[in-house]
Amino acid sequence: MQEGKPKPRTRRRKAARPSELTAAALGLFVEKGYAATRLDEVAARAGVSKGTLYLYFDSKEALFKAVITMGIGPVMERGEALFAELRHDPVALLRALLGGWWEMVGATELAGIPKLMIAEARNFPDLARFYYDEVISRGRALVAGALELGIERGLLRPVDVPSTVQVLMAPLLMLSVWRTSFAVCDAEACRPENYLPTYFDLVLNGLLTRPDGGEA
Amino acid sequence: MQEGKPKPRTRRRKAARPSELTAAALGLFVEKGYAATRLDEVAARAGVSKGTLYLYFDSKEALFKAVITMGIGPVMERGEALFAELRHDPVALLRALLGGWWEMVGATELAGIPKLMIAEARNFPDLARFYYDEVISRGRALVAGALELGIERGLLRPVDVPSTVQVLMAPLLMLSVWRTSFAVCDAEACRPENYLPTYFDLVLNGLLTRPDGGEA
Amino acid sequence: MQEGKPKPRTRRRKAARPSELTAAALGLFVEKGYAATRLDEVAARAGVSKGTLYLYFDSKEALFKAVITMGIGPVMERGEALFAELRHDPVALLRALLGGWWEMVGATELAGIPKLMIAEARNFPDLARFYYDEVISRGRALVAGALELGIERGLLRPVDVPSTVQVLMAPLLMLSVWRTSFAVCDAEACRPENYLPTYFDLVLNGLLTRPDGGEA
Amino acid sequence: MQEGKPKPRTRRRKAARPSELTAAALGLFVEKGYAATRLDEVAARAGVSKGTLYLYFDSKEALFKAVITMGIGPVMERGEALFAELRHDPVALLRALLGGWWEMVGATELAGIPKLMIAEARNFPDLARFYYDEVISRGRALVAGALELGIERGLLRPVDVPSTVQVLMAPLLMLSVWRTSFAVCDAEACRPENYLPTYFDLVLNGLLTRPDGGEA
DNA sequence: CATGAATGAGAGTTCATTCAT
DNA sequence: AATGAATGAACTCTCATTCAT
Repeated sequence: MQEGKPKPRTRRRKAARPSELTAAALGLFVEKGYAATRLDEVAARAGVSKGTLYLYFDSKEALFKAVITMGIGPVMERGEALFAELRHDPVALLRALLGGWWEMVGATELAGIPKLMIAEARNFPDLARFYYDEVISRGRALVAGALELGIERGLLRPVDVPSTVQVLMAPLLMLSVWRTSFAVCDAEACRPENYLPTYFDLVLNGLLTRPDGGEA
Repeated sequence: MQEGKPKPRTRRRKAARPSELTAAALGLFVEKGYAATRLDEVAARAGVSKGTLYLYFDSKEALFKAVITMGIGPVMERGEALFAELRHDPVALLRALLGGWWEMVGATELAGIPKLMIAEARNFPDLARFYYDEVISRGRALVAGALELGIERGLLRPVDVPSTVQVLMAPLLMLSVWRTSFAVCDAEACRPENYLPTYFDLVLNGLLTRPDGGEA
Repeated sequence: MQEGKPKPRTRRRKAARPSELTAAALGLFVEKGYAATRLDEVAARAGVSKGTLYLYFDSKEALFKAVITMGIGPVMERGEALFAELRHDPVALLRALLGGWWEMVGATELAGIPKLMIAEARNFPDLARFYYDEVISRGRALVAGALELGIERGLLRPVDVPSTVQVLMAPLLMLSVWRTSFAVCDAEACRPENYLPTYFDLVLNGLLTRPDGGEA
Repeated sequence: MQEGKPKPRTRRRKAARPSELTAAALGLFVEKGYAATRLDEVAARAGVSKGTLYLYFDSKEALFKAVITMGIGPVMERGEALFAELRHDPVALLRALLGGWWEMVGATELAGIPKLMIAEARNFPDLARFYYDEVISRGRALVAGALELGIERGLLRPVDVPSTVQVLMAPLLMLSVWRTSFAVCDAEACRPENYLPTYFDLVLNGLLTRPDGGEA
């Protein structure tokens, strides 16, 4: 009980540092924005000194890029796995993809990444390009695939797939963005318990009691 | 009145100055973010010197608040007028409110304001509160009113109104945010010609060929 | 008497600033070296704030380059004028060039520039190149011209001109360098009253009482 | 004594370490200057880690002082030996001292030490004092002794000895300094094959075809 | 002995803000 | 009303130095 390890807080393990640092940085970048975040704060939140940051990242910009490129791998892999598992049931696949995105991103710390990328895309064009190629496009391809399967089998109406993907993703993205910005003013709107069922009901069944002929 | 002032150039439009300055500032804040925008640039874009900014705004923060509180009055008024005009036809009203928002905000320079507020809400909590009260809540109330009228008259399904309002607004907000961030990477997704018809079709008619029983 | 000007120390004239700053910088760079000089000190010595430096020079490096490229124009011009005036008397020309160099450079603040360039040539290769082309080569050409005239007319021995130029300049350069480094330890050696007559006597008449056949 | 140590590699030359470190440091100090040299680089060039430096030297300043006080003993000793050997032939002694200085210092790595001391004398006054007393003064005394012997025996003209010593040393010092600074721009001037014969010829025989009466 | 992760004071640089003109 | 030179606090980044291993 009276401590088995004599040095519990000595030099930390080098391997864990980078992710401790990016976690601290993600939190602050999301709270205050990239430019308004001071590296002192990032270091303090991670429990290290300012100089230590530079042992792991060459610059503030490199830290930012590491934050972005960090947590997305597992998400995309999970999505691609889901696709393989559920391609026999396109409607369930669609629910699983969108719901899974919420669980892995929207409901977690990673929800800040879309907000960050939206805010900084024009300041970091090459990072934006990378994010577009590796995250946005791949994510859209999964949802588009589910829609196409559903349309093919007559389960879904023959909508325009690319724009439908965007319309489908928008409420989820918006909710995760909202949770990282207006949560204080607007806690109610950020509770997914109401929002997500409504979302699925709405996009699947529409608003009208008797469907019209499409178009606006 | 009784003189043909010999200096029409020197003290031209002094009344127009503040809005020239906020317009320049809005553009730059949206491009680069609040913290990364230098007042030099704002002044240069507005064609004045840096010191002149301080004749009209006490500080960078005051300028930012002016940018936000500037262009929203007309939009809310237009929405409230629409509501009065079209309350007899709730579905048309809904289309008019959402489509009108797109035309007055999403398709214009004002589209940057939602992006800005999302990015800066946590840095300026009192401004966020103001924006929430004066813009978000009032806007939602209009859409909620339209939904309620439609449900009342049996034109719309009896959905949960508050969360439906959010789901309905999200694609429009998202599109306007996207146009101010990923437009370079993703020009296709930012073209409203495809997106808006799909959007109305989807939320009004849903995705499924035969409606399910609701739920998520 | 009780002040004719009401604001003797208000905003200084912009035109004089750059040379005030380079003068302060030259002094400090010579004293402590480029890297060890802090811009705070330069600013303080010039009586301005640190930020003011950046109104006139883009960076510490730009300030350094300005220091070097500053005071050399007049020196080269004077040398070229001397050459034209005294080409009829090569020995007097040689004395005038070497003595003039001492008066315009060695004995003034500019004496620090050779020391600075020697210390920093390898850290600023492009500046070194510039200095070599514009100062060293042009200076050597003048002395070489005087030697050639003297040899042609039989007034000077037919020495190897390029290396002789170097040997001739070395004692002057060394003395000016010495005055900016070991002056405190070695004040005696820095007094030109003894050194310069000895220098001219030695290089003109040699050490030996009866000349040998040349070569070492 | 009584064991064939199984680790000849681990604790190899511990005695050689300090001079390996000062050699690496000398090279870098000469290249970049004291202040601009990082201890990381010194350690890397010596093939050890940064921390190891502190096992041998208390601080960067201590390392610098060791660099300076290192390689000068043998040079002074050789000079004093030469003096004793050649005092019977003052002209040969003079050539031997000056030529020997070139061979032991000017042509070797040690040539950087004069450049370093010139650059840093004012930053390290006590070290400058030490260097002045132990190197400069002792070196000058040797040359002055040779001159005095030569004058005494009527082989050399009765010049002012202290200033002549300086004028004599200056071209050698200058050449060694030049080789550590402008060598890249000015390789030609750094070739001693031309320079040294010219040097000896000039200082021994002078420039004039018919000697003048001295004076400047 | 040797290492290299960690530190933190200090440097160069930026920029919102002021104010004499 | 308008300017822009000047300021100085605050930021990012560096590097001599320490110390647990």
